[in-house]
Amino acid sequence: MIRARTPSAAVPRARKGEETRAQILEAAVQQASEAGFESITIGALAQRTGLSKSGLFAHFGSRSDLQVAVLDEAARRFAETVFLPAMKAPRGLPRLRAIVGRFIGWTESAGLNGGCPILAAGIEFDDIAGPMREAVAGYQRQRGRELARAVQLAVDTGELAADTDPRQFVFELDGIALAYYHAARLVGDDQARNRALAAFERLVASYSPPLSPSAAARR
Amino acid sequence: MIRARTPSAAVPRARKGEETRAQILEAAVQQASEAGFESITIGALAQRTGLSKSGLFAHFGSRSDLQVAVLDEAARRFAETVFLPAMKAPRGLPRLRAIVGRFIGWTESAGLNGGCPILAAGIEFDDIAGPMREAVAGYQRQRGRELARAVQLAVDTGELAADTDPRQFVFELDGIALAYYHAARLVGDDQARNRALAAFERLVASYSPPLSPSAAARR
DNA sequence: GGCACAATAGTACGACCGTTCGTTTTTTGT
DNA sequence: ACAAAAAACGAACGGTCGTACTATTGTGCC
Repeated sequence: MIRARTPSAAVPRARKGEETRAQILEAAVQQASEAGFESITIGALAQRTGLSKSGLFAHFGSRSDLQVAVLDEAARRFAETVFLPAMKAPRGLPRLRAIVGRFIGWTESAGLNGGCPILAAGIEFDDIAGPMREAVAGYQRQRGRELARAVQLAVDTGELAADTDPRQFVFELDGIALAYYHAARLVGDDQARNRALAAFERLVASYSPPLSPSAAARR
Repeated sequence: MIRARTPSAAVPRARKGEETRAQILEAAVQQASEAGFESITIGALAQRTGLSKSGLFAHFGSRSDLQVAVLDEAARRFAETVFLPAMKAPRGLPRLRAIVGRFIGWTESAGLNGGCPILAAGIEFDDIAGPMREAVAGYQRQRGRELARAVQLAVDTGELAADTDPRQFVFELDGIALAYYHAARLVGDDQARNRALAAFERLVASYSPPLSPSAAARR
């Protein structure tokens, strides 16, 4: 749909509705981070944002549409917090390190008070067919592909062994990130970040190419 | 409290109530496995078991007591399915391997149709103070200690390097298990078990003691 | 300033939530 | 067989859920 834009509109600021919609999403993402998507309720969210139930409801056609919107927003923040900045690092191991460094504890960097909403959604909906399950599975697969590409680049630069299976590497990397969340958020291990970084270094070492003179020199 | 037992009671079968209580828990654990603890609702559970709401309710003083009871039951099944059988394996690497082999996909072995309830509880309640949070954290810490002990035994037998940090090892092992669940249940990777077992072998290899003649011969 | 429309509020509905209470049925011990 | 105790039921309560509807307020454009 093409909309003629009046040149007089100096700042095409989002029609008010989009602003409050963003505020709603902010509160909802926070809620999902703290207590899961099932805890996202119209009434509670209306109270949290100071809107009326019906006023809030009108922004999303249904609760499940709202949930999906929250997941989309969480995924957007993840990309914005973890992947986008890491792309500035040179390809190969430095970029991989940048990704991992931001991946570990990204929710705090993104201003979330609770856990990772995408992970929460995955566990909440892994047995419940529907749009949420498909959306979160899609995001996870996409993230897997992006990570695998970053790993492949590190193979290309020779920083990882030539026979590295990127998908296996990503599997083990995922494990480190998950173990971090598990240890940090649930068990309350304050060493979690150190353990995660140590695990990553061990992972990289175990995938390092056989020692060559130049590689040995680089140590 | 001492209760005089009449010798005529040949089979001191559980007072009827405990039987139905067990049936309720069976259904409830299943529900938690499939859709999380928040989805455990008195009405739905009553329908599932054929009881009346109030009849079911009477077995547990409150919904949150019911949730804790479900978590206890899940933890009991975990120990029964994973740890107890593995204790028959000789201490050291074989036992560790037995634990891991049963850990990966233990929910299916335990007859659960969905994911791991303990993991679900961890993510659902990691930000919600209360008895559930404390209970699940307690179980997780206990499991961590038991795993660490099994790792230490493998160090003692010389199958793992002497300078192995059992807690770091457990951290990485947890990651593998979590990555397995994530990949298998959400992303739908049918290679998940293979990847997990491969990751474990890589983990063991990376913690192997420096080659000695006897160790080399054992290969 | 006033028109058109987007945005929000208000109200009501039926469904289900956890929980209580009094009654009825079933089990248990003798 | 019978009385006591345990277990299950049925109805009702106050709340909150998501979601329709209509009314009111606010915003943006000429």
